[in-house]
Amino acid sequence: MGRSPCCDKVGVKKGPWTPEEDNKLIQYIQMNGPGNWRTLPKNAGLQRCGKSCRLRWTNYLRPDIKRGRFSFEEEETVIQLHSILGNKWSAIAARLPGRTDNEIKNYWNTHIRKRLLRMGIDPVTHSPRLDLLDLSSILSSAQLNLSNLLGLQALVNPELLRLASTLLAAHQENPEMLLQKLQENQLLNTQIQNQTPMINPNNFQTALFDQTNLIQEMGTGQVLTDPTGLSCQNFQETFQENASCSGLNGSFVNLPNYGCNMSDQITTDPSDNSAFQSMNNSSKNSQNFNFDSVMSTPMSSPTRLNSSPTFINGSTEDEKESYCSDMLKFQIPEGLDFDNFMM
DNA sequence: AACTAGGACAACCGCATGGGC
DNA sequence: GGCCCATGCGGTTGTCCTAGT
Repeated sequence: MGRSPCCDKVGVKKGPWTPEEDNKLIQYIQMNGPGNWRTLPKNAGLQRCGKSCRLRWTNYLRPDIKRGRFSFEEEETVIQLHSILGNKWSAIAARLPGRTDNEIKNYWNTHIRKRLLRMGIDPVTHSPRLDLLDLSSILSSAQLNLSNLLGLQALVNPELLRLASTLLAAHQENPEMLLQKLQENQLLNTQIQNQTPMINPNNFQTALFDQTNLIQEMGTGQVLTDPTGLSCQNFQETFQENASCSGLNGSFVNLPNYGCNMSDQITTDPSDNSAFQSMNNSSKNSQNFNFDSVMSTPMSSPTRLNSSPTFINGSTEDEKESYCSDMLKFQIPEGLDFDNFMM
């Protein structure tokens, strides 16, 4: 016996809801509650199927829904949760008060996903992806010089930028070898996938909270309570659930890093250029063109610029882009010898 | 001003799941 | 245990809007 349709297709209206229909639905639910969704349309005098009514109510008309643009904090939370939960939009929505799974899903597909791709990050695995960058066009550009490369850093993952600088240095020394190395790109991607940071789940809640909390502090200047809404108990459940879904036995889980460690991004002392030294040393080491060493060295430590932008709900896309770009900017000490850096 | 392409988002569709009988 | 039903969920589609030409 086949599955019965959720509603009688004949005489059922589809498409966008009119204000009159919205009012009918709101008034009915306010007076009677949703009750049985299947019988609701008839009782409320709507030419809609119950499923459509439920969707309209839960995704749009519900009074506790927060409309408008996602705040920076919400966006970061979505990214973090997505890295843990994957496309479980309802689970993500449960930790973002006022946001629906549909809204989060749409926002992910239209905004966050594209931004991650621009930054050279695989939106599915949350890992750096070389093949998402058009390195060939970068390297063949007319102005193949350091200033151009630095101009790119706002768009790409720092780790990939470092690799690109390595490629550039090699290109200047031996163009043929570069081509050969580029052909190893595919192999390299596999290595990247396998070398994303691993943390023990016992510390994962702390790590997650620390990262998000740091963002909160940077954005608002105040320390907040757990912004993810994940209680320890909830987190344990979430982790167990995710581990079982993904076939993990609960020993380790990948934590997205986006090429930098949040705790390394904040430098209150402008004279502290240790992070840059790390990058500098790494670049020096990469002179040997050892791809393994390039990819296995700890993520370079981009230093947060001193400005502390304040984000509020409804911050513009440009502001978010700008902030994300700032997060990836290296603090370049005065008096830096670029020639020495590139060697 | 007209047309087109792409973005954003609301809504739909089909499958999965859980509970009641 | 099996069937049916209501609901939840995630992927996809449709429509509107806007920027660009």
